Amino acid sequence: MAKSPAKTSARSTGTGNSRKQILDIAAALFSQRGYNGTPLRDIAAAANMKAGSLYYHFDSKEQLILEVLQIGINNIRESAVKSVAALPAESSSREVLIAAAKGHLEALLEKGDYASTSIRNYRQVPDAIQDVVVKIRNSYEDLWRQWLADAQEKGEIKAEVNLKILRLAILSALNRVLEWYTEGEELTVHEIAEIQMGFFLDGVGLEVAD
Amino acid sequence: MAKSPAKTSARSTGTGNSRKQILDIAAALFSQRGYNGTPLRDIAAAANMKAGSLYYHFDSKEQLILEVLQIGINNIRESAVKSVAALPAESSSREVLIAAAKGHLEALLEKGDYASTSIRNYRQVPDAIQDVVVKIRNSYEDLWRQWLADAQEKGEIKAEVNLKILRLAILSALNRVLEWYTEGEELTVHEIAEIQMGFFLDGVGLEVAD
DNA sequence: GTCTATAAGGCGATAGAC
DNA sequence: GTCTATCGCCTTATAGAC
Repeated sequence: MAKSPAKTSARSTGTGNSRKQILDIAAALFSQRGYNGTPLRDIAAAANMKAGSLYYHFDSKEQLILEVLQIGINNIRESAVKSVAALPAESSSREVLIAAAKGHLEALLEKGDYASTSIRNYRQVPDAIQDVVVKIRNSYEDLWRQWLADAQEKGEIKAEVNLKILRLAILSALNRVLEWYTEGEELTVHEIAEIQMGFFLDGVGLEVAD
Repeated sequence: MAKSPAKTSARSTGTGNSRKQILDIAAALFSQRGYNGTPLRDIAAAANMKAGSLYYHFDSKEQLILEVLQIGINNIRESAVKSVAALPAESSSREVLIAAAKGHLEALLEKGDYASTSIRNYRQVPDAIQDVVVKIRNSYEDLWRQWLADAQEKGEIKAEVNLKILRLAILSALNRVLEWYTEGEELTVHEIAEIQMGFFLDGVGLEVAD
């Protein structure tokens, strides 16, 4: 009855290989079929295991989805931050917002399963898990709040614009790309980010913006 | 062993009251807890029934969710069409698009449970049901394709704008309102629709659009 | 039209062998 | 670390009484 190595996360004593492998598989299945639609038996089977063996690595199904969701949101945040940090120091707010959108989309479409699980499964998990996840998501949205507030202070966004609604609209449009982007898409992820941020910053109409 | 009255839909022979009541309750619970997260027992209990009694009215859980999803999308489409039809004949494309957004949001936030179920539960239901629903949703999106194409032809949307991405961005931003709009919201549904369509048509930046 | 009772299977989780 | 075996519960769905 050997107890598990390091269930909370972080460094595992042994190879720690199968734990990561299980998380990868769980992320893929949760993303495709949802939390309630994915039995532990399926995750175990995809990892060439029996269902009971998963409990050596994870305390419960809830702990498993929680870790996947946490990793997913962190991936998105880190990708967006990295993309913005790569800009030259004197970049405009416009460039910051486009870089953030590119980083966000890259995490969603290229790194994939963890990020998409965190977007698609938020509402399906038990309330206790939603409570934990919403805090992480809020800390990511704080970055967008700051980027948008900076843009408005610098005069790159009109003073009368409701930044809350703008932030929610931008993030929903970016997240929705997950549902229509396919492998054969002619546009690159960067192009899609530029197009979408162009909608919001410049508008699609012909009249002058002001 | 009296067979059920009219399971497919349409006119029921008796009062037909409980059938509609069950659909209302199912829509509310599916919207809040999801398809896989809502057992038939819960729906029956909310209707002051036992689970087995539901089968007098519906053949299966799948038929129940299918009807809810169909009604939900139809509600959204009818609300958007009605809103556009109420405009004067010589209305601009800008006015058409804003009216459509208002109708869309009204169905989502005011008529409520059917529409929100159709937005939130699409990915959770069995593939066979998704296949039916996607056709109805496509027929609704065809309306937006036409409204946007008309706007571009009339010169109210810049010629180089990618209408597919624009349509998906607009609809995702509208649908996302469902997740943050609360009863105590200071803005009306119409104001939110105007603000969001203003983002897309005029942009939030200061520079001229062209 | 709704009930009781139950079938038949799936689920998350645990115990102990190896 | 993974297995087998199983517990206890929940699920959709059916059959027949009322």
